[in-house]
Amino acid sequence: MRADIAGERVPALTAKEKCMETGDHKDCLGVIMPVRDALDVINGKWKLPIIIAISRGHKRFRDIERNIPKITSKVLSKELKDLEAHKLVKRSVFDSQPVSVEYTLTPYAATLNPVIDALFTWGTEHRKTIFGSSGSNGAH
Amino acid sequence: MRADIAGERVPALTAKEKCMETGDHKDCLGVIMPVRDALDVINGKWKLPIIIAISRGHKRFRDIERNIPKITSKVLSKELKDLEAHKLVKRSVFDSQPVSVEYTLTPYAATLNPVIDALFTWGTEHRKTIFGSSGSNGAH
DNA sequence: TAAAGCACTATCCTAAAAGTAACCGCCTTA
DNA sequence: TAAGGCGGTTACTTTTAGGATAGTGCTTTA
Repeated sequence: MRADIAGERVPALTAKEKCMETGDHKDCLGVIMPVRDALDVINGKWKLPIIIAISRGHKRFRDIERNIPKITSKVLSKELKDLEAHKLVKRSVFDSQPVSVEYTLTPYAATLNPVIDALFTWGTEHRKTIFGSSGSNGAH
Repeated sequence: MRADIAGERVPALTAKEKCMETGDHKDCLGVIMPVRDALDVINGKWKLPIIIAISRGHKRFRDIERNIPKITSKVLSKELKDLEAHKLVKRSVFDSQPVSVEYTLTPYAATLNPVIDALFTWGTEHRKTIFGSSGSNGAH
C-alpha cells in the first residue's frame, strides 16, 4: 500500500498547456504524474461509488452498503478506512444508546466533484455508445 | 431530523422507508452506474498514462514505453490491446523496411479529455496538498 | 423469546493485475 | 561481428483486489 506521489517534479500548472501548445512531445511526464497521483487515490471499483453514496445522504454503514450494488461489508469497511486515511471521509461515533456511526465527506472530498462529473458524463455517453441509444436497462 | 443521535428516541424508520421517503436511493444508483461504467474502461494504473503519451505524439511502441515510467513491454502490449478493443487506440502497420507500427488515438479517445483534465487538475492540487503546506519535500 | 438490525471483523480463497526475466526474428549502425 | 533498436511474446512468480461465508456483541422490535 503506497499513497505515493509519483516522481519528484512539481510542474507549476503550465506543463500541460506548454506541452500541447508547442507541440513539444518530449515531456508528457508533467501530465502523466499528476494523473497517476489522482488515480492512486481513486483507484478500485469502490471508492468513487462510496463517495457518491455518502454525498447522496447515506451516512450509516448499512445504508451505504445497501445503496452500492454488490459491495460486501468487508470491502466497504476497508475502503472507508482508506478514504478516511486520505482525508476524504470523516468517521464520527455518537455515544447514543446503540452507539451509532456516521460517515460524512470532508470539504476536501468536494474537490473531487469535477472528476466525478467528468466520469459520470463520459460513462453515460459511453454506455449509449456500447448498448445503442435505446438501452436503458442496467446490465449489472 | 437527527435528534435521535442525541439519545432521545424518535420512531425509527427502517432504512428502506427513509430511503423511499427522501427519494435518495434512485438518484444514487443513477450516478454510481455510469461512473462505474467509466471506471471499467479507465481502471488500472496504465491506460490513461498510455493515452496521454500517445496524445503527446508518441506513436511507436518503444517510444511510448520509454515515456511511461516503470511500464514494461508486457504490460504495454496488453494494455494497448485492451485500448484497441475499446476503440480508443488504433494500431497501424506500415509495410516499410523494417515494418513499422504506429499507435494513434481514435476520435473517440478525445472524448476522454474532460476526464483527463479533471484528473490532471485534481492530481496537481492533491500533490500540493500533500507536500505543499509545510514546505517539506518528501518526494522519494 | 426469537428474529432482525447495527457496525463491523475474521478467515479462507480465487482471479486478475503486475513484476521479472528471458527470448524471438528482423534490421541498422559501429 | 557485435551491439543495439524495433515490436513484441513466453514462462514464471508475486502481489493485490475482492468474493464467500460466518460470526461478534449489542439493541430493538414482534
